[in-house]
Amino acid sequence: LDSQLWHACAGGMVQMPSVNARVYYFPQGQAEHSATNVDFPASLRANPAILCRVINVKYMADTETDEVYSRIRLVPIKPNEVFEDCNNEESENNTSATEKPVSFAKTLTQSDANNGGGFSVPRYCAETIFPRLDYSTDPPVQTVLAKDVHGEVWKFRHIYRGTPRRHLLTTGWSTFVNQKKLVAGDSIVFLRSLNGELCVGVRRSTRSTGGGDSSAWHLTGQQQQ
Amino acid sequence: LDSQLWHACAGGMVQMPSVNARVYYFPQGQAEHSATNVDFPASLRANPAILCRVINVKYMADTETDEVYSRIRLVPIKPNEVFEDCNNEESENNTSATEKPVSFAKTLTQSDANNGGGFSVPRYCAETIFPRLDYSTDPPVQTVLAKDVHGEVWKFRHIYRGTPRRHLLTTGWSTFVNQKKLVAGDSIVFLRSLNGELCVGVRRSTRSTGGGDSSAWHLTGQQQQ
DNA sequence: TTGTCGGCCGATCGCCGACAA
DNA sequence: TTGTCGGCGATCGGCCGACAA
Repeated sequence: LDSQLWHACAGGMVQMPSVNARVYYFPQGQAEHSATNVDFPASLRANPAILCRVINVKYMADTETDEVYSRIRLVPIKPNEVFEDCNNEESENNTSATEKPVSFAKTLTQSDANNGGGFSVPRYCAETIFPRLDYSTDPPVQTVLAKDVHGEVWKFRHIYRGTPRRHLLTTGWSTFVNQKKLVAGDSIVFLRSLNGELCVGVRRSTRSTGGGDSSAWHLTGQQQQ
Repeated sequence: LDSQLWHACAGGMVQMPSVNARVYYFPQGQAEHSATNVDFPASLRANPAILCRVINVKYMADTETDEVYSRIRLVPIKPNEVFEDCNNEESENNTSATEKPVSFAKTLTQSDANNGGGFSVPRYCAETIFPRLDYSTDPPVQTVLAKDVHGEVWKFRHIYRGTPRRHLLTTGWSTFVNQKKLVAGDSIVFLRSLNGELCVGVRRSTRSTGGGDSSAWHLTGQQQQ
C-alpha cells in the first residue's frame, strides 16, 4: 500500500515511527483495544511501558472497509543492550516541499451521499488535484480515473456546470458510494501522488472495530527471559 | 429446524436413521467428501465399515444457502457389546396417512427466476397447499405468508388471473428470489405443516460444497481401544 | 463557493393478458 | 395446464439549473 495514500487517509494527526526507532510499548493501552479482558502475567503488570525497537512497519488497509491501519513489529530491548541511535519519527527532509503529494479531504454531505445524487467537488480540490479540465468546451467535461488503496481503479464523470458554475462528479459516483458503503459524515480523500496518479481513499466517521483482525495482536520475540 | 420441512427440502430419496439405530460407518465414503486427502491409520484402513450406534440426529440448514444437512453423532459398538434391538429407519407409523404433511416441489423455470417476473404456481400446489382462495372476488387475490427453514416469514401476493386462469405469485416473489439467490433450475418447496402453517424451502441444483462446515466432521467417542 | 431542492427524462421493475406448447 | 412473450404503467435513478446560505 502506497505510504502517501495511507497517510492521507489516516490524517495529519497520525505519525508513524520508522524502522529501528526506539518506542515504548504500553501493554495496557493495547489491551484496552481488545473486546475481552486481558489477564497479564505479574511481570508485565509491573512494567507499564516496555522499551522496544521497531523492526518492521507495514501499511495496510482493511479489505472490506478500506480503513487504514498498520502492523508494527517490535522487539523488546534488554536493559543492558546497546544499539545505534536513530530517528523516532519518519524523516521528513527526504522530500522537499515542492514534491510533497497534495491531498484533499472532504466530509460527505447529505447531498453527496444521497442515492441518485452526485458529488460536489470543492473548487480547490478540482483545480489543484484533479487532472486539468479543458474549459474551452461547453460544458467542460472529462473522465477522471482514481485508484483506491487496493489498486482498484474507479471512473468518474467530472463536469463543470450550473449557475453559478461548480465542479461535480456525476456518472460513476453513486456506484462508488454504494460499493464503499459511504454515508453522510464519512470523508473522502483525493490525492495526487508524486508520479501524477490520482488516488482516492475513504475515512469512516463511525468508529468501527478498527483496522485489522484482533487476532493479529502479537509481539515479536520473547518478552519473558 | 422442523423435521417435516427438512425432509421436504431433502427430498424423498433421503431416509434418516433414528436414535439408537445401528448403522455402518464407512470412513472411506466420508473421506471422499473431503477436499483434501485423508490419511487413515492402518487400523482404520483395515476396517472399511464400522458398526456404530446413532446417539443423536440433528436437522440443520445452512445459514446462507438454506441447504439442509444433518449432524449424526455415532459411537462405535464394541464387538462383544450387547445392546437392545431398535428400528434403523424413522418409524413411519407414528403419523397416519391423513395427517402426513403435504408438500410440493417445483423446479424454477426461466420465467420464474427472471427478474421482474412472478412465479407460476402449479394448480395442485395452489389448491392443496396454499390457504384456500376466495374465488368470489374478481380477480381472486390473497396475501400468503410462508416460513423458511430459519423461521423467517416471507410475504407473497397470490393472484388467480389471466386467460386461461392460472395461479401466480407476484409482489414479494422477486425479493424472495434475490435474497435466496435462486436461479432457473433450482427448486422451491412448499409445505403445509401439521399445525396448518405454510412453509417454504429451497433446493439448489448446482452442487455446492454441501451442507455444513467440513471442520464439523468428527466422530464421538474413542474408536481405538 | 457550495448544499439542497424540485423538475424532468430515460431505464428498469414488475403486473398484465395473449398465445402456444 | 403453464411457460414465454410483448405491452405498458409505475417507480426509481440520476442529471440538470435555480436558489440561497
